[in-house]
Amino acid sequence: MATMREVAARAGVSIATVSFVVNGSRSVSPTTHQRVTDAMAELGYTNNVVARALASKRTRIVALLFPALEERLGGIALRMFMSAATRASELGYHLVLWPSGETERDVRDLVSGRLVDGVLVMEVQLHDSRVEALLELGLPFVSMGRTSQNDRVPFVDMDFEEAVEQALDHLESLGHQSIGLVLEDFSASPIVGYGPAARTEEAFRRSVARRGLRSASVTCGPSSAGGRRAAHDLVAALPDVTGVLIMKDDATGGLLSGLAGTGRHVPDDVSVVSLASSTANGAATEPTLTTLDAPGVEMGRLAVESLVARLDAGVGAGGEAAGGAGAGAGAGAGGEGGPGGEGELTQVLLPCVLHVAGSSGPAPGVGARG
Amino acid sequence: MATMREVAARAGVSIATVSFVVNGSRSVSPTTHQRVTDAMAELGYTNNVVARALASKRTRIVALLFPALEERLGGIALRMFMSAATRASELGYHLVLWPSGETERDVRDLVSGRLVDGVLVMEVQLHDSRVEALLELGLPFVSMGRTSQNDRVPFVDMDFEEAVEQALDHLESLGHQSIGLVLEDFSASPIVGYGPAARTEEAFRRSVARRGLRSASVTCGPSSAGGRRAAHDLVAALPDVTGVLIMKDDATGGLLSGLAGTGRHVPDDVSVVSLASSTANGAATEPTLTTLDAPGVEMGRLAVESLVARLDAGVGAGGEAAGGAGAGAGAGAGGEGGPGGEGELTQVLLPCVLHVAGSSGPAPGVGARG
DNA sequence: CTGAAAGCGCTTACAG
DNA sequence: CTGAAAGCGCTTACAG
Repeated sequence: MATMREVAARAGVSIATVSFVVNGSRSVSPTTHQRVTDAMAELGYTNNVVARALASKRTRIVALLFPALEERLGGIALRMFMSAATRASELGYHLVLWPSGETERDVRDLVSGRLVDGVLVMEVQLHDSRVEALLELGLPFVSMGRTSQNDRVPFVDMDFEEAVEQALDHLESLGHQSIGLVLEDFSASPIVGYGPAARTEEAFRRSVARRGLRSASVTCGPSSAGGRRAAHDLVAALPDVTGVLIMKDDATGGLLSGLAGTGRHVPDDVSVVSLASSTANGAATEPTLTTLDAPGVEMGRLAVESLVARLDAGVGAGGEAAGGAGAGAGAGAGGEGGPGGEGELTQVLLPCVLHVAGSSGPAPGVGARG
Repeated sequence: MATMREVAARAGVSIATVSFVVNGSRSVSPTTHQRVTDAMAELGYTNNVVARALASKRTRIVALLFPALEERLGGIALRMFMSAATRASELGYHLVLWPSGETERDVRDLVSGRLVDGVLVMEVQLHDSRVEALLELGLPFVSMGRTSQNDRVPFVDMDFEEAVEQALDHLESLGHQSIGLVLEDFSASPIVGYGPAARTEEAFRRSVARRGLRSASVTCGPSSAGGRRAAHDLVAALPDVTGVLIMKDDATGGLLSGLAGTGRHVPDDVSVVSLASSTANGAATEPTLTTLDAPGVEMGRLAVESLVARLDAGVGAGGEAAGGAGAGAGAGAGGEGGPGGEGELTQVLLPCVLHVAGSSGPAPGVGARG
């Protein structure tokens, strides 16, 4: 555990010079640079990040605020965790997992210990007091998901509107004219407006109207029982239904068997598309589900890149730990943050990827059918 | 952002005294204590954790080492992440997510930045170079999962042996005499010996022999297709099978329909128990699955408690952030670590919880059947 | 291009 | 019970 002082002594330079070499923060003559590099190698020197943090007032730690009491979190949240941590690491940062309630109080703790330079917020609601608190505190942050009032909020979110278009394009191209939507039931939940469900429903409503499709939408309780019930509700509301969009992973199996229970076979009689899901989840049912895969990995990655770009903005030529903050996916703007300014407001909507599997096919009477 | 110096000035004491009050590290007279407390409140003082870390040489940060490239991670891993972070927070620590490969190299980075006091390792294999490296480095750690040679390794793991007993007890009590085991197929994987599968298979082999049950075991590929195939393989190997233990969440749906494909109805003809799963996962299929729920939340919590107990051992009377490190579940020893020593070796096996649902019932010909 | 020095905000022997 | 002071290992104006 050699210190900078020891390296400096061995190289015959000041510790300031060692610091410059380590961080690339000042240019150093080639020979001096070499001597320092050699000394570091010989002593096995590594930077003490805590000391650096105290002196530089930047910890290079970002927090990922997650709802500690949330039971509904699934595979997509896990992917976000992992990809955010991985990307942070690549960019020379560390990701600390920060459990939080919905309260503003939890957010204040973030800033008080001065442990983190910036924050990622998960599971953001249409009205989210954490986002308000963050805005007020002035702590750099990026929202994963978005509030309804978001003109001043940097966010990365799934493009639910586009996902609905993709799903409807797919079904319409197969000849389907009567399409149902199945969304999670939040009526008994403390959550007032759940963004994903609200945006999906709104987008669906508009799109079927524009397309001139027959439609209905129902809500759905948890697990296979909820899905089975939803199947019956949907068939009751829209007896000639031939296409279903569902956004509730744990209910898809029940939806399939519920449809079977009404004498409708998937995909021969009814096609099903699972929204904001994953190919892996879709492969667990029989038939396998056509899915619109949620960009969980990309969201975690881009959220970190956007946050780090902002944190690094205005700071002199970054050192070894750089690694290229270039993004490159989705719609929206990718804000790199000019060298001078605070960086533009980054707002990114990421598309889902359509994965066609066994649960969707031509509408009855269309295409190669008996 | 008041500093300790400012608090000291306002209270008319030295900064050492403020430090003692903040950390409870020395007794302070009631009046002085009050003056300091008042000053802190008036100034809104909060401890700068970075400065404390540098001076005390303890960061109160622990790393959770997770396999960055692992695709198989699921809900149980997510629960571990969340519960570990939450418990760490309660104990005055922070949890940083540390992506790693399987290499020893990744482990060395842990120690070099001096950011973390201790480490949690996930997805530990029977032979795990990360564990070896950690042992060698002398960095305090707790393994989640366990290697085959583990006499010197502190770990928290699921009790696979006991889970098999619970499952077989359940099926045997229902009259089942011919029982199959379905495990993930690792033959095409770089993983040499996967602990959970290896331990489960071994436990199953012994237990059916001891119980005098007919048995067979087959491996299973991913998703519903794998499960369906496994059903056929199992029926071929053990035609009179009436009970199945499966430890592969994404294949359970396929197993159920594969059994149906051989003319066997669940639970009337065959009972199925899903090992190391969750009630939520079990509720996604139809019929709902009897599960042995993996103690993911408890594992995360206990691993942190065990690690923190070790880190705090030998350190003077902890401050406000204590909170009680008492555990209290599972077999094995719970090492609190005496005030003097390094703490005993904590090795804990946590039981699964049996959740009986629709997929298991009396064996054909037993109990109330037509 | 390089160095001397102050300072980041704490903790902790060491005295008293 | 309390204080003065050294020191944790860096970064960063400020000079030269």
